[in-house]
Amino acid sequence: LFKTVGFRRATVHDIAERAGVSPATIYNHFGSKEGLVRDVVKRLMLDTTEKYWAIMDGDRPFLERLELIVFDKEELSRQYDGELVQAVASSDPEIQQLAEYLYGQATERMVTFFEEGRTLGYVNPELSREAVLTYLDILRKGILAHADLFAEPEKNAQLVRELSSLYLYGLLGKRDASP
Amino acid sequence: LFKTVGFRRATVHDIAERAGVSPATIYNHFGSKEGLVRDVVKRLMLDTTEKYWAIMDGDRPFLERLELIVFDKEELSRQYDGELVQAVASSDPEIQQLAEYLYGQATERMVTFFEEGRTLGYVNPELSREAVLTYLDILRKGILAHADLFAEPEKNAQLVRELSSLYLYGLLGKRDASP
Amino acid sequence: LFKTVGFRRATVHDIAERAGVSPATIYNHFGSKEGLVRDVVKRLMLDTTEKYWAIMDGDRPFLERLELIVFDKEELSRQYDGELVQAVASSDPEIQQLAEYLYGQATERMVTFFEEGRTLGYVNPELSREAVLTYLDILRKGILAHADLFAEPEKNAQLVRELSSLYLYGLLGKRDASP
Amino acid sequence: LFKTVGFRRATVHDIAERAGVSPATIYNHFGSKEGLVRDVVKRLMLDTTEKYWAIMDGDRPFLERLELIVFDKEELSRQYDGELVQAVASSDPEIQQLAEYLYGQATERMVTFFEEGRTLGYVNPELSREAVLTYLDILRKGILAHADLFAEPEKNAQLVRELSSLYLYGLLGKRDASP
DNA sequence: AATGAATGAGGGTTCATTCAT
DNA sequence: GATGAATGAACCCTCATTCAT
Repeated sequence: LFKTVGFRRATVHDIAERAGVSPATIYNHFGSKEGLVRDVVKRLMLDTTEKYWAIMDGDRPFLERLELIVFDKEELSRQYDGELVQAVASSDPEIQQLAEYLYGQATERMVTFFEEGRTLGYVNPELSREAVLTYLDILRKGILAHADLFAEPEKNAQLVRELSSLYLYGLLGKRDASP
Repeated sequence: LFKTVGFRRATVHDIAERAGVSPATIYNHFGSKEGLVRDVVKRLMLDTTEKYWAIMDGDRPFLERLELIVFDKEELSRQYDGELVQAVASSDPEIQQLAEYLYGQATERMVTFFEEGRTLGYVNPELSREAVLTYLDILRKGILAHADLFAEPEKNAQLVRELSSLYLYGLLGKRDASP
Repeated sequence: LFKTVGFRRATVHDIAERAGVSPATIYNHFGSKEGLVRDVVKRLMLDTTEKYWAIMDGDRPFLERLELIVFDKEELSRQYDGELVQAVASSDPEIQQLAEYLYGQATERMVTFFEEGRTLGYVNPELSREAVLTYLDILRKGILAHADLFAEPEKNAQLVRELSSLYLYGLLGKRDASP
Repeated sequence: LFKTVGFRRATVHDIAERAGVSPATIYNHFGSKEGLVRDVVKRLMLDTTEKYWAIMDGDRPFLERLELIVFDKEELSRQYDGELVQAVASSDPEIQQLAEYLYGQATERMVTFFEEGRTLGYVNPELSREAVLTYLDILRKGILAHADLFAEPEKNAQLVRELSSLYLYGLLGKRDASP
């Protein structure tokens, strides 16, 4: 429901109906709508973290793993309600703490991930760790806002391939400079 | 107010208070809250279009103009409420039409803009027009979601410089390959 | 407008628009919406009174004049907004006074009218004046509520003829007892 | 409240106050003011139908039953808000259907009722079924608009008696023509 | 532990009315 | 004398939340 209408417009009544319980039950379990949202966001954050962990730890080649992170189809299908996380995170200290903790963990892991890429020649060694991570996040957020592009993958296959090239080589970089 | 709390949470009462008028006056002028939002979105779209036009038509070097578009500080300071435009655009046929028209116009202009860049050697000629435009938009949207980065530019100057490099040369591209 | 939507739903704004003036002008002339309604009701009452006067004073045969009063087509076409007169009359002493005055006048005239009918054998002499007048008014009000019957007169001609017979002879009275 | 001020002026707030609940409760039960009105109208229609059924099926003499229908004191005391039924019926298809169904049922029953009256010599056999039913309805509606007449029955007893005579024998019909 | 019923606070909207110009 | 612009009071309605059962 949060995905469909946003968490602000999802009424406790509707949520309860979908869950097959009464609104009161939600309050017995979560204390308030805010509490429910907090729990959902928590699980969302933990799931996402775990998923990226698994990708980075996986056996696939580096570029493939990188692509899985940048073009995160699952996350796209989730129609990620940025409003949700942002609204909650900005007002709830508990979530903020968790977010900071996970972000720290993720950064650390990402650093070793890109260290690997650097070693393999896939990442320019002049780039600072911070810049690379930020760039990745910018790409991910921007792509999420273009979720429609990936609705019909076969139709946009060529476009997606070019975008992959773009984030690797930029607007200007030479393509033949493969490692 | 739309920037601060989002247009959904901005009550007509609060809007009127800020404007120094009574809520009824808002209705006399805009008919409904939706009407007000529609007008705001319209002006926003027209202003943005005009601004980018001016940048592209300007006298600065190509790369500088490109940077002005990618790191659009004004737009960032506007704390662009994506929710707003999206919500309105998706439900209002009049806005949809305007959006489509402006998008068509913008695309056409952008194409000649990048043609210029290509001639000057700033854009890889193998990239399709569509890919370039999409990439730009992804970057812009992603950067907007990172508006905080540009709150204290002097502090993040180095980071911003690196990001500029990233969108031009990608993660991998050689930096010495200047035209 | 009062006829179309009722005077309660007719807004001063709409009334002014139809009149081609601004709402303020209405207030300059009538002081308030109530004042406007009062004036309209006054004119309505005076017009109606005058019209019935003219009918009763006319040259037609008695029964024909009676029929004109009972099946008052003009009044029907006016889609008489009973709500209006009643609401105003019940709250405005000035209108009440006028109504009482006109009613007194009308009653007096009606009495002589039915005296005429009685002399001609068209009205049972046993009936009290009050009963006859009330009966007439009941019929008129009831017929007004059945305005649709007279929308297509040719279609309901036979029905109307029978109703005429009914108010003259009742459910039971013998038809052959013509004078 | 609908009787007193009409359903349009009866605010949900006032209705709730009279019911000893909060306005929100009204919405939980009826969905909207329109929903409440719809339910009231439905019950009103069903009650009225049932009542007339009971009268027609009763053991009293024909004339007495007829009088009960024409001078329906309960209905009068209800100060029947014609605006209500009409407004709702004209806009709500569900009510329209119910109204049509009940009207059909009622007409059928009324026809046999008057057949009975005809057999007993109380109704002129020359009158068409439609005319009789319409006449009855005209009388009822007209009398409802004269509800005040029956506020103090003892005071107007003589008048009511004469009116009874009038709808049976008309203005002209001979009184001695009892069956 | 679950719920049905109830509610207070607040949101969007309408409209008779005023007043400086 | 006419008006455009503004408004306060009120109306219908929603929703997060509570509480006795």
